[in-house]
Amino acid sequence: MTVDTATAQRQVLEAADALFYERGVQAVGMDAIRTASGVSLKRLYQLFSSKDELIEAYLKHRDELWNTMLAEHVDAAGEPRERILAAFDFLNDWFQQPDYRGCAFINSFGELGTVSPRVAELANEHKADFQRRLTELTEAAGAPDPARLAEYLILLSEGAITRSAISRSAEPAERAREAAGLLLDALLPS
Amino acid sequence: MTVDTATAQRQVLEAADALFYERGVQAVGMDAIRTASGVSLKRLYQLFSSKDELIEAYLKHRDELWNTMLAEHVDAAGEPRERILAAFDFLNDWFQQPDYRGCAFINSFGELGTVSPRVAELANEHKADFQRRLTELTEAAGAPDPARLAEYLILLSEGAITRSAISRSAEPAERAREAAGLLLDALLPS
DNA sequence: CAGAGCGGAGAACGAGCGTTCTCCCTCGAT
DNA sequence: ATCGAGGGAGAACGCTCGTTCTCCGCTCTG
Repeated sequence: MTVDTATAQRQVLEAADALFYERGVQAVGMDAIRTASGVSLKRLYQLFSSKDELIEAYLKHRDELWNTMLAEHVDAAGEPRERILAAFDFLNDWFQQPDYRGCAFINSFGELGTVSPRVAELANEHKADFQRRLTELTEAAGAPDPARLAEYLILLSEGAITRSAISRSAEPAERAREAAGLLLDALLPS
Repeated sequence: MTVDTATAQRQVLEAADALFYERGVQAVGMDAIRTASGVSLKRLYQLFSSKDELIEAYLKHRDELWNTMLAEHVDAAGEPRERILAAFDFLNDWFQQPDYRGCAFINSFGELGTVSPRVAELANEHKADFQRRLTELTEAAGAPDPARLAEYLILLSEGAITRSAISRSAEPAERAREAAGLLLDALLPS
């Protein structure tokens, strides 16, 4: 059964995404992706010319998904302060997923950061993007120093992401939300 | 030139520590450790009967070093509040090191967490130990809810650790310290 | 001095990796 | 009906890995 290029590409990417995220990029062979996606090895290499390219596509895919889900949570909230806290509700939802394994970018960076400048760059861009979005929210909430407050909130988020992965509990999201609330109380004009 | 067992063990562990931390545990082969430590492959396998065992020794070694350095910073401070903030000064010092690459436990967990229960366990213990130490400090400072405050501080620490690694900057330590100060202001009795 | 045992250097082994190649079947155009 | 392009299955290639084995020279005891 042959399918068109776009469909095959999506199948491969979805299989790679699940495997890379679960086991780490180095531990997953191209053959495992081939088996999971049901595509022949020849076709796989037509769609993605190397494993490095597939890793890059995987990270870009994660980035898009993450931004979409974050935006959905934020846009569902109304007041500026609630929009900021919605980011932590998003984390809470994310941590609940049974296959939650931390941040794909942090994990990939830990594996390949020294040896793959591209992965290091993508991780850095992903986090910088998050910082930009948070800064927009703190600006909208009238923070006197939006960038600084956003950085505080990022630290809480990143901490919750790794801590939740290692302790296998979604609780850090709630604690991070509480701490964020305290910081907003201290730094937002009442 | 033959050396006694304890010395050889230390040499191997130091070589493994440097290589594992820099490149990740999976990317480093036993042969690279053998070359770096100057020990024969036969002897290496007498000292550590498998790579898994060496990885475990590496993580335990990192844990000891980390606890020692943290304790030194904390003990150099006087007042309870200063002792808490000293943890963030420790992070700042750590991040300055040119070979800083994030937390060995987070990185190893990202690489092997799904496949090696032992690594997952060691990472979890390491973080739980940090939590215990921080809770002692928040108790001594008279926090009404020491465990909760300690959790907030851990989130800031973990966030600073990963953010500093990815952005290649020590600045997150300073921001984390500032945010910690705000939380202490809000939650410690004046 | 003879012989036994230990350690060093590195070859060897079986497995798995990323990537390419071969073979064969299918299918559409002439 | 015939030819040819393209894709599927998977063998093959060259490499690296973790681990074991072989060989050889050294040293310590009688």
